[in-house]
Amino acid sequence: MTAHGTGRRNAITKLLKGAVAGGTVTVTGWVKTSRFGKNVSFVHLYDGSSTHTVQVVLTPEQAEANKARLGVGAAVQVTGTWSASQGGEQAFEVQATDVQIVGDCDPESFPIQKKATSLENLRTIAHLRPRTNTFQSTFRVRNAVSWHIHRFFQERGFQWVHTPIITTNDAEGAGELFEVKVGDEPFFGKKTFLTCSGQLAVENFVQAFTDVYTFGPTFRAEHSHTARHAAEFWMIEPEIAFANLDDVIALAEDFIKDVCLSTIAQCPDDFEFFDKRIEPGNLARVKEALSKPFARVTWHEAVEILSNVKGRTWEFPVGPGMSLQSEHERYLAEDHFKGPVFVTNYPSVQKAFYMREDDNGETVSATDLLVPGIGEIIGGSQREERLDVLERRIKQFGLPVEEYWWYLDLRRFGTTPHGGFGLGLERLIMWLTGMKNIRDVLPYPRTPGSAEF
RNA sequence: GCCUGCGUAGCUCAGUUGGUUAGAGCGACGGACUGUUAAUCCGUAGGUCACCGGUUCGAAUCCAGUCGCAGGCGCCA
Repeated sequence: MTAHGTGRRNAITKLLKGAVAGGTVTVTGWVKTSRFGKNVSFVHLYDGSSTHTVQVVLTPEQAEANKARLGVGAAVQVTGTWSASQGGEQAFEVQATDVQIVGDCDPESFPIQKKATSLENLRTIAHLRPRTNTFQSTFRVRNAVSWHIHRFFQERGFQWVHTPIITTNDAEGAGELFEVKVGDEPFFGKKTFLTCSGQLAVENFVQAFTDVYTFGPTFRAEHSHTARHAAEFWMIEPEIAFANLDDVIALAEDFIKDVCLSTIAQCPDDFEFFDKRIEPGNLARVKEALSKPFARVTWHEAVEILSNVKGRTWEFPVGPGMSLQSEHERYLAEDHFKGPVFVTNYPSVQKAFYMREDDNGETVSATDLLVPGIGEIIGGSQREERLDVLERRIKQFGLPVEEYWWYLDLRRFGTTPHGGFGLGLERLIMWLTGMKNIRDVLPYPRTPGSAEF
């Protein structure tokens, strides 16, 4: 049988798809569980390619020689015959002819046990949690989502733009930033920060390539202590030219649906795991939401809906000029629309300076996509393309106009109506999988006071 | 930044109005048994009750402080 990839091994996922007994295979992986008996012994291996393990069958002699070193977590390489299994829970197994212990794992001190444990506990051993079912599935899905994000845009001719991680503008109004310094020296001649958004930078490219996107890490130095905030997270920011807010919303909906459905199709076993062990019913709710048009309301309509809610007291009062708080967003997505909803045309005072002012002068062509359980996963807008209006708004926001000279230049040289949105990768993964904490969908979560790994 | 809650074996948790030697299940280890499936059965080891003061004849338990963690809110993705 031909080995997968480099030829050094047979990946478990490929073996299970083969579905024909016979031939010699080599499986590499880590011990999930093992059982030793007088006549026959079993070792189950995982290699990260599948939710399934491969059962390795050992003779009494092989078991006796390796028993002490085949505890949970040990790294092993097994060569043997791919055979029909006599057991009920798997169709095939490996009858071992050669067993090599590649890396020992002391069962007394190895913190991953052959039993369930809490996600909180696993956060304290983030270097070892990829060895568990939950994190195997989570990070396979994260990989698949990332792949389909690129595929979606590449198929549509979008250019992936690598906007800088180190930026100079600290006045985008997107929260606190991490400053980048070397000693006391202004390394770049002026103050620099880790990016909190690639949007302003990518706008220069949209006015040259028409359809572009960014996909990379983003940093926020806010002291946010919640299950859906991290100091370092990944964001996707498409930007389209010759486009208005309706075009942006249409893109966002197509994008979410394509990426989610493709990921579910690519990782059926992982989603079966999430539906069984993490959040029963979530997969059905997600599929239901993806099968019909997302709801859409203006901010004014949303306020109207909230004002008419009977028999409920709000912590933050509902009324004219209100800003939508978490409790209001959750009510809209979870109780009223029972699915994803685009809220559009917010009061301009509540939103960023670059969002395009509506003709009424009161609202901007912005949108947030709210989903049940998470809240906002997308924030987007049509951008202000009119030079005079943009200059006025920058001043109204109390920002230094001269700092935006190159951003304003775009409005001088062949400006176009354009817009885009930012999607939080982790929040999308949380909504898809039912994982409740952003710390558990990031490989190495960074939150205020915490960056151990 | 604000509010609330929680720190007891490796893990998940009990622990009464403060009362001798702090418990269970699982895991680990040892044995038995078995084409087994987080097997099953029997047994063994394992705890400075987060830390530091105080109250008391006596503190896991009551009080104060410190540290850590979690959840909610604000900010946002």
